[in-house]
Amino acid sequence: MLLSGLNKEQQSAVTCDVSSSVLVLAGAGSGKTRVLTTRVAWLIENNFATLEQILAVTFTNKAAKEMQHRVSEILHVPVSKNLWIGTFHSISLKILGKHSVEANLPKFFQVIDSHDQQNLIRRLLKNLNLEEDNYPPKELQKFINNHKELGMRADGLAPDGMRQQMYVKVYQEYESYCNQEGLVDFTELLLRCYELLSTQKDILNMYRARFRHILIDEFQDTNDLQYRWIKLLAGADNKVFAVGDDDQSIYAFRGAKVSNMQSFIRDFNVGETIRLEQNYRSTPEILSAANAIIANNNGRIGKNLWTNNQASDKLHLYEAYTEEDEAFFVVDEIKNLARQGYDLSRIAILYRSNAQSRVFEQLFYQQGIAYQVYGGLRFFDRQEIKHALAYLRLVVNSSDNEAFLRIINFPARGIGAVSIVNLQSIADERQVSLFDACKISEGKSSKNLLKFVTLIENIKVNVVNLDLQDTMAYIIEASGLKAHYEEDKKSGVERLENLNELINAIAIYNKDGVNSVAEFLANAVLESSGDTQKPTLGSAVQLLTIHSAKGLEFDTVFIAGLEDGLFPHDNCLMENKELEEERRLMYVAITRARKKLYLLRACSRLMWGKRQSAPLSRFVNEIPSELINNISGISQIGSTDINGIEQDASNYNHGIAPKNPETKISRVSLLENDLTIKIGDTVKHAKFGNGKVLHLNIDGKKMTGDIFFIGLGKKTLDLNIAKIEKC
DNA sequence: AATTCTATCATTTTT
DNA sequence: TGATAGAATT
Repeated sequence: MLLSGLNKEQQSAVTCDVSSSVLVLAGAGSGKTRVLTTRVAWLIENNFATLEQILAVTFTNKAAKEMQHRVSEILHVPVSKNLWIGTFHSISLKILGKHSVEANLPKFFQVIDSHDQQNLIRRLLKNLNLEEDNYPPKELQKFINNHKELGMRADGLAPDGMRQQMYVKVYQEYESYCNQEGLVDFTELLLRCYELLSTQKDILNMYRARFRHILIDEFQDTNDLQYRWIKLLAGADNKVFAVGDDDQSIYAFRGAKVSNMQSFIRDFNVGETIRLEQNYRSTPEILSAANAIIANNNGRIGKNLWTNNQASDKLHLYEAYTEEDEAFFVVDEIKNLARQGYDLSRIAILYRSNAQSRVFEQLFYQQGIAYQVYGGLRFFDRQEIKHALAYLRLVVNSSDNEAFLRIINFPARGIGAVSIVNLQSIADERQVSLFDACKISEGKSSKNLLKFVTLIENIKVNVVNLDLQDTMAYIIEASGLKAHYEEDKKSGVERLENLNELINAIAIYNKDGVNSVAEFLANAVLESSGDTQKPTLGSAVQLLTIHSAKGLEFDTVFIAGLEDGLFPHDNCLMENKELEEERRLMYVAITRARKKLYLLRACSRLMWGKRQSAPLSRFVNEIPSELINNISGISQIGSTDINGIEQDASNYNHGIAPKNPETKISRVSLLENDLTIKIGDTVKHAKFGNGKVLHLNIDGKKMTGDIFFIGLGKKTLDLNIAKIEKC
């Protein structure tokens, strides 16, 4: 029953011998998640394990939720309470929360994200009188995280030379500050958990006795520490069911090691590796393109992904003049699809870097296309959210100095830098928190400080009987945050919306039966913005990086910015290892598509305020040309010389229908000399040469056009005066 | 203390 | 180019 609908390989993976560890090599779109969830259900139904005896580790919170949902569905019972499903980080957090004393953590330890981590390092550098130019915070962050990933604490390091010494010094300071303030960064969650389990045998044995079956998703993306963590937890007796695809390893930059798959086979005595090679997702054309690209990588474990799906369209390549043009094209296609009643949420635009989303966002907004962006500025990174949470933190734990500093003078209450320095010295002297120092401070602002103390204490009293979301709502009001943002004309409305959204997020969170403030705060940091993004009404086009698209699928996919230098990224062109990772990223991008795949490239792109041109991505050239339909007609595949673009670029009809008549972008503009031009047309100017029409504006009698000329960039011309002709 | 100005950074990807 | 943090100004 459980196994119906599964193919032979999937079935043998699900029903694999429970007395040994298993490695499943699962190609893209081969039903990996289904195998994982069915395996869990199968273990339960056949009494090989109870829900409590299973630990499932996923790569993202999103994947964890999806898996929880699907297991509940198969088993017809909600499994959230008993079955542990989560990321390495969230499971480590859960364990640390249960054993904070043994882990030498304060009861209210605070998880910090990499942003906070970097800011903290900056502050420490300042205290140590080190120039950021000589000691880049990013480098130090890497240094600290890398060492933590190798299990190395600052004290155990033997620095070599002056520079190394300073690095270690910063690491030391960082550690002692974190310990003092109860701060835990992402890597620390794992390392601290690992240390807890390896030093406290009774705790380790308890978990070993519990988790008889450990399932790991996206195994190719595990790093050293995670691998050791699994090994420790599994011990000699428990069995690990690992699923991965070496071709989809895209996190080596973060320390992920594909070689963990080989190590796993050796260390866990894996007898037979099961391969899932039938792809159920994509058309043969899409799959062939993906296979052709990934074949250029060396050292692959190797597999032969195939499909029975029906032959369909070729891949479409559109070579745009600029990034705006690129977005125009996408809008046009989406409008066509929308007219046919296509569900917009099945469309995704994938890009290499977050910054690329902006052009799309702007145009989508302008054209009234619903869209949703994942990633980018994270919800919990916004200042208003951080402020609100800082109040919450201080109310829960008055010795949270980080939170104190964030809100002591926000909204402004007359407490300046001088008062804070005073407070700090009092706190140091008497060994008390900054908050307690307020009560004993003397001086000009002591009145204001006491007022602040009263404010917090009052909040404390008034929220005792409130649940988490009412507490938050009350805090936003009582702290004066709400009033402050109501006054703010510039961005107040949006910030208030976000604060409301925060209350909603808490409500959703509370529904799952979790209601400890500390737990919420910690998880808030771990949740990427994906789930906490403002919900969009109805269906919306999905905009996301390729990294965050891993594990997802869409009917129609646009891959934007296929230019050498952007994708593959400049920083990855030097080393073959890195180029191969970029290629895997391209492989992941392509294999997200079910039916339609568009490859997009801009001949020139605005970067750092400057217009720069780049050749077509080498990855596109790795796709056999018979699989590609070049609808731009700008250049043949392989031609990377944008100066050679002289032919008609508009054999693809690229008109844009305006949403409102008053929209300045119009589809067609009629000139007095009987010439009709529209957006997307290539025109010839006597002086500037060939160019492409990007915008048409009509303001009264005045007609202007933004035209992009090769080598010159965008120019706005008065169409009644400028001498242009259609090519 | 609030507003405006200016300088600097950012664009590789995420838990 | 555009966001933002810190400086400078009122």
